[in-house]
Amino acid sequence: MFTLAEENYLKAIFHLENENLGEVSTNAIAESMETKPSSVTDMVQKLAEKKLLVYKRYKGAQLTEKGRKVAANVIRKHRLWEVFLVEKLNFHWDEVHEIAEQLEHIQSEELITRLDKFLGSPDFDPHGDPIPDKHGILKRTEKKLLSEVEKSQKGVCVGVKESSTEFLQYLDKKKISIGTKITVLGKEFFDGSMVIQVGKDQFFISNKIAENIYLQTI
Amino acid sequence: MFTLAEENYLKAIFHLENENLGEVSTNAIAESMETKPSSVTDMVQKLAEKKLLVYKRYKGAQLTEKGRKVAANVIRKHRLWEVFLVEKLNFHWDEVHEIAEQLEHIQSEELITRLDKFLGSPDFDPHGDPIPDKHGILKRTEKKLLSEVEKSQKGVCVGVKESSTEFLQYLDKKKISIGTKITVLGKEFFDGSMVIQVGKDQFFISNKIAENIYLQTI
DNA sequence: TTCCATTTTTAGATAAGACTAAAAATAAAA
DNA sequence: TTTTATTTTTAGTCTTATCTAAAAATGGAA
Repeated sequence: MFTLAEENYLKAIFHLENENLGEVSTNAIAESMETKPSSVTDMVQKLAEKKLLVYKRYKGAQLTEKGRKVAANVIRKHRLWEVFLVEKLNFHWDEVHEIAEQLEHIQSEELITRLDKFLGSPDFDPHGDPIPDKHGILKRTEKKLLSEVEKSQKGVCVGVKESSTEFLQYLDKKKISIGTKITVLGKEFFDGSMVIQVGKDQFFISNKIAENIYLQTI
Repeated sequence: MFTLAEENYLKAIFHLENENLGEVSTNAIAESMETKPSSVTDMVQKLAEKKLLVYKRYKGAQLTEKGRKVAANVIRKHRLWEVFLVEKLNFHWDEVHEIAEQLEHIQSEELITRLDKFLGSPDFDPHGDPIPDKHGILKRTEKKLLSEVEKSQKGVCVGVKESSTEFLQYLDKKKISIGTKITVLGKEFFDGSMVIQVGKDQFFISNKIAENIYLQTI
């Protein structure tokens, strides 16, 4: 249906649109794809002809409904394959991106339907990113700091604000990594400290810690 | 490492070499790949430069050790993915070829190592074809007619000689299809009739039946 | 052995997707 | 409002893998 290059462009534009909404500039696409702006212009014009995006000279590109759907489907495939690689083949979550980058282009609706079922229709990939459903709808769960999460809410760790060795080692010790499910059991109004649940462990964290962990609430 | 086109050529030449040994002609490659002889000449010259095969003008191509290894590895990946599709995703064995044709080009040694382990290091694909090992060595188990198999030997059904509806329906009724394991329990010298085991069932078949089933002995 | 049919190769073209270098449009600064 | 800097596009090349048409080599038949 679509070439590998087309799918990669649509995916990149999809991600850029979600970061800073509105039209996506030629340069931004080029940078994110590690390619030259002139190549982007060519491809964007081609995708515009195919009605996958709206393109205005010197103004940028914006995906159409059709384009968004194609992009979301590629992302769906990417993330489902990542789940497969981690859950079934025991890869570590930081080893799977490159392989999923290839697997996401395998063409077969039926394959993805069955893979999804085989994996138990997961909602998130091993990095905590949401998996679009088969209609290309991505549950837009807001990314929040753990410190902003209310008592008895839960979420998946999707990133960290600070990335010093000390902090990452602390997270390691507490078995928190990207994709880890965290539940807020209690929250102290006075200093913002909280008690959280990670796996079977429950423990206390300071507000300073909570301010450096991004959660995607479920 | 190698392009998709290169891998497909190597694979096709590998299969042709195994059918009728010796050099493989340009036309034969073109026919098996549904492409034009002139395209084959181009690619074969390119592969010869890369030392993947030996090519003599007007005489044909022959894989080098290196080329054979690459081809066998592509075939290994193809067949392992077929096992995955059938055993894990519950595809029927006749639905998986096209998808495996895509999956066989995914580049990652580690992925295949883990996939192989996940599947229990199978020796045969769902069609009964042997899976080359990680060194590219293909167990050359001779294809025989069931009628030539001796008592207490076993094999996997890899094809049929006759393909009339009646015969195929008979096989269906007896739960024999490509990939089915068959053990010869007894053999009558006088008329060549035998008693065989298929799954948990044991039954009698005439020599006429046995002469129309191909087995790959294990 | 010469001729003819078949096979194979060469030459030249095309399409996709990338690049470089130069031109054009837009945005920012004086 | 000019001028300058930045961004974007155009024009022209390159590579990979195809193709068609024509030329060359091979092998069998007369």
